[in-house]
Amino acid sequence: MTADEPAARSDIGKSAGRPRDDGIDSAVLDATRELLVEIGYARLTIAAIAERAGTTKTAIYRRWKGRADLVHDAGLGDFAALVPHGAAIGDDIATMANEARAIFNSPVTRAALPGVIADMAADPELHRQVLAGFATAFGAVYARIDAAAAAGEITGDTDPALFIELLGGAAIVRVLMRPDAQLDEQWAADISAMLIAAVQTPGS
Amino acid sequence: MTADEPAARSDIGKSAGRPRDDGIDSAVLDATRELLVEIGYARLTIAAIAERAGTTKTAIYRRWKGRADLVHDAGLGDFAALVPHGAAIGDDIATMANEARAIFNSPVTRAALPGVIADMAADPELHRQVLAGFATAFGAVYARIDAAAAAGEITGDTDPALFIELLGGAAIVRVLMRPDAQLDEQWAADISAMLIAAVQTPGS
Amino acid sequence: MTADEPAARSDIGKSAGRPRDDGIDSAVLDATRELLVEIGYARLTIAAIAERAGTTKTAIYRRWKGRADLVHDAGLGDFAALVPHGAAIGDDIATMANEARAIFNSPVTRAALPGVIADMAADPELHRQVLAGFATAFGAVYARIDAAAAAGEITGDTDPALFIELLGGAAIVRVLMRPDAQLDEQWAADISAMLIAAVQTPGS
Amino acid sequence: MTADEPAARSDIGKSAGRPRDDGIDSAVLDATRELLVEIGYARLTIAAIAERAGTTKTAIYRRWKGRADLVHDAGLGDFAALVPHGAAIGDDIATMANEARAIFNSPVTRAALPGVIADMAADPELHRQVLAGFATAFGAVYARIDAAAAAGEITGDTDPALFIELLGGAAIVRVLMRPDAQLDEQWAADISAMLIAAVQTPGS
DNA sequence: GAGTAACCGAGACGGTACGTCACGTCTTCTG
DNA sequence: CAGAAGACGTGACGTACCGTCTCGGTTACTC
Repeated sequence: MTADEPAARSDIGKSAGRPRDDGIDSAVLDATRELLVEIGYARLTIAAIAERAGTTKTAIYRRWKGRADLVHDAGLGDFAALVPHGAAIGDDIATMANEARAIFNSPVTRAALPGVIADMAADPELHRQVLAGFATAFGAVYARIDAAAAAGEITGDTDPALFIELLGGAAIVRVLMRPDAQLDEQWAADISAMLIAAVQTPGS
Repeated sequence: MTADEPAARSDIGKSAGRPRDDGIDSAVLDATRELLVEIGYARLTIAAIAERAGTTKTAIYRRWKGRADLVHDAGLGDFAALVPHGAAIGDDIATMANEARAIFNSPVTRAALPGVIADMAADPELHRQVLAGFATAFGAVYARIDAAAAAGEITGDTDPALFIELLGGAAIVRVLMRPDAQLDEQWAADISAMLIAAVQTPGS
Repeated sequence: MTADEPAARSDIGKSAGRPRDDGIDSAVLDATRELLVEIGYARLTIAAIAERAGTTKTAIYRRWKGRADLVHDAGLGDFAALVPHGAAIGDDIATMANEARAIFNSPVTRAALPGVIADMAADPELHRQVLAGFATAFGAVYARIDAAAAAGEITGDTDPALFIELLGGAAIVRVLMRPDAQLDEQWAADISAMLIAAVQTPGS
Repeated sequence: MTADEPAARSDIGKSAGRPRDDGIDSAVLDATRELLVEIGYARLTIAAIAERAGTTKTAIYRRWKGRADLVHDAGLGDFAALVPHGAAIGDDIATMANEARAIFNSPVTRAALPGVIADMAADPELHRQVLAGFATAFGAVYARIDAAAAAGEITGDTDPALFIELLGGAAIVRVLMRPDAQLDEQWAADISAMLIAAVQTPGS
C-alpha cells in the first residue's frame, strides 16, 4: 500500500525509532478531502495539503507515493461497506442501487473520481490498488447474484461482472455528465427496476 | 470550437494574410493519436506532439486551446457515427452495443478517455464541448427509444438517458477496469440481451 | 562558459528564436553581488537572487549551471585588469601589491572568495574556469618577472609562480583570517618591501 | 569546543548516567577523515559519517555542533606541532617550510581546507575556533621571529604576521590551484630561500 | 509590385509545482 | 542517562511543462 513501509507487517510492533504520528495521517487525509471539494483535483497540490494539515511535504511523501496515491486513499477508501445481504433479490438490488447512490453523491467521491480514473490509467500499481479496494464489495455482489441464480430467482446465465458494470457504470456516467445533479431516489428506483427486469427469468 | 478562430467559418475565405497550413492540422492530430497510444495521456506534452508533427508549440496553440482541447479533438471526435436506424428494437439495441464495442476498442479512445474525463471535470467549457460532441448521437438514440415506446415494443416509462448511461457506463467501466481486454462479440451479445430484457414490456 | 550555449560561437549570429534578454543577465549579476554582500555566500539562494533581479529561477538556470558558476561569474570575473607594465621592477611590484589590495578590499570579492574556493575544490570544471580567469593576468606577471630577470634586476632563478603565490596568498590569508580589516597602504608597502627583497639579486 | 559539554572537564568523572562511549569519538573522526578523502567535503553528509562509523546522527550531534565543527576537529586539529626551535634563523625558516609542506600534503587537510575556509567565513564562532587552533603555533613563530630580530639576524621591522601569511598563503594558494600536485622538497627549498632573503638585514 | 497581415520555425520568458535531499531536532525503545 | 533508530519541521534544490512572447523570415491576398 501507499509508500514503502519498512515494517509494513504489524509483526509484533517492534518499531525501532520514533513512531509515526498517526495524527498526521488523519490530518492529511482530512485536508485532502477538504481541498478536493473546495478546489478540485486539478488544482490540488501537495504543498497546499501539507499546509492545510499543519505539516510538511516531506511527511506526506513519507506516507504516500504521490498525489494519486494520497487522493485514492483519502477519496475512495475501501468499499467494504456496500453489502447486499439476504432478502428477495429485487429488494437487494434496490439496496445496492441506494448504496451506489450514497457513494456517488458524496462530494469527496465526485471530486476524486475523475482524477483517480486518469491516474489509474497511467499507473498500473495504482490500478491494482484501486481494484483491490473494490474486491470485497464485488465479491459480496458476486455471491449474492450467484445465490439468486442458484435459487432460480434470476436467469442462470447472469454474469455478475456485467451486473456490477451496469449499475456502477450508470452511476459514474451520470455523475460525470451532470456533476451538479444529485442521484435522487427516483434514479435509484428507475435503475433498480431496469436491472431487476434485466436479470429476471424470461418467463416470470 | 478549439481556439479563437478569427474567421472560423470558411464563409468566403477572405482572411487577409498567409493562410494556415492544413497539413499542420492533420499532422498534429496524427501525432497526438500516436503519442497517446505510445506513452499515454499523462506523459503527453505539447512540445512532444509538436516535435513528432514536425511543427512547433506556437502553431498548435494557434489552433487549440491546450492539451485537453487537442486530445478531445484528436481522440474522441464527434460520435455522429453511432446511429441506430430502424428495424426491430432488439436488433437495433444489438447494433448499438456493437457500435459501443467498436468505439471503446479503439486504442486511441482508450488512451484518451481517462484523461478527457479528468479534464472535463476541471474545465466546464471542455465539459460543454464534449457533451456537445455526443448530442446528435444521443438525440438519435432518444428518438429510437421513444419511437419504440410509442410502438409498444418497450415499456412506456423507459428513460432514454438511463438506457444510454447503462450501455455507455458498462462499456466505460469495463475498459477502465480491464484496460488490456477487448470488448468481444460475447460482451456485445450479453449486454444487449440484458438491456433488451430491461426495457421489454412486462408481460411480453 | 557558464551554461550550455547552444550557439556559443558568435558564428554569424543566426539566432533563431527569441533572443535572450541581456537585461536579465546584468540584473542577475547585480542582484548576486548585492546579496553576496548583504547576506553572504552561505545564505545565498537562487530563488532570492531571482526575486531580487525581478526574474525567475528558470531564467537563471538557463544561463548558469548553478550557484557556484553564477557567483564565480558575478564575484570574480576576469582579472585582466591587474597589469604591471614597465618601470623599475621595484615600482612595478609595489603596483602589483596595490592591485591586490584593490581586489581583495572589494566587499564582493571578499564575500565570494571563500565560497568559490570551496566550490572549485568540488567541481573540476569550475576549477578550470576560475584558473582560466586568472590566465591573462598571470601571464603578464610572468612576463614582467622574466623580463626583470633577463635585465638582471632580480635573481635569475626567480620562479614567477612562486612570486604570485606569495603575493596572492598573503592577501588571501589576511582576508580570510581578518575579514573585518581592510588591506591598507601600510600592508601594500610592507608586502612589496619583503617581496622586493625576496627577489633581489644577492649582492645588490 | 565542539558541543555543549555538560561536564567538559574530566574533573572527577562522576557524571550521572551512562558514560559516553569514547570509541564512538574516534570512530566518527576516522570515518570523517576517510569520507573527506573519498568523496570530498561538498558531498560529505552527517548521515553518511554516522553510517560509516557504525553509529547514529544523534551520537554525533551530542559531540559536535555540526558538519563544520566536526570536520574542523577531524581534518585540521591543533597546529601545536609546527614548532621552530632554535638554530640559525635560516635553518629554522627552512624547517617551517618543511612543516608547512607536511601539513598541506596531507590528503585529509587538502580535502578539509576549502570547506573549512567557506564555513569559517559563514560562522564567526567557527572562525574563532579555527584561529584558536593556530594560536600556539603562531605564537611560537612570533617568538622566533622577534628573537631573530633582537639578535640582529633579520631586519628589525619584520612583521611576524606578514611572515606567516607569506609562508602559509603560498602553500594554500598552491594547494588550491594545483590540487593534484604535491609540495615537494624543491618547493620548500625555493620558498624558504625567498623568505630568508625577504627578512634578511639589508646589508648582510 | 508594394503593402499588409497572418502565418511559420525557433526558442526565451514568467510561472507553478514537482519530488528529493540534507539539515538539525525530537521522540520512542532498549541497554 | 547513552545509544539506535527513525520520524519530524524546515528550506533549498534543480527539473519539467505550462502557455505567452518576441524574433527573423515566409506566403498569400489587396491596392
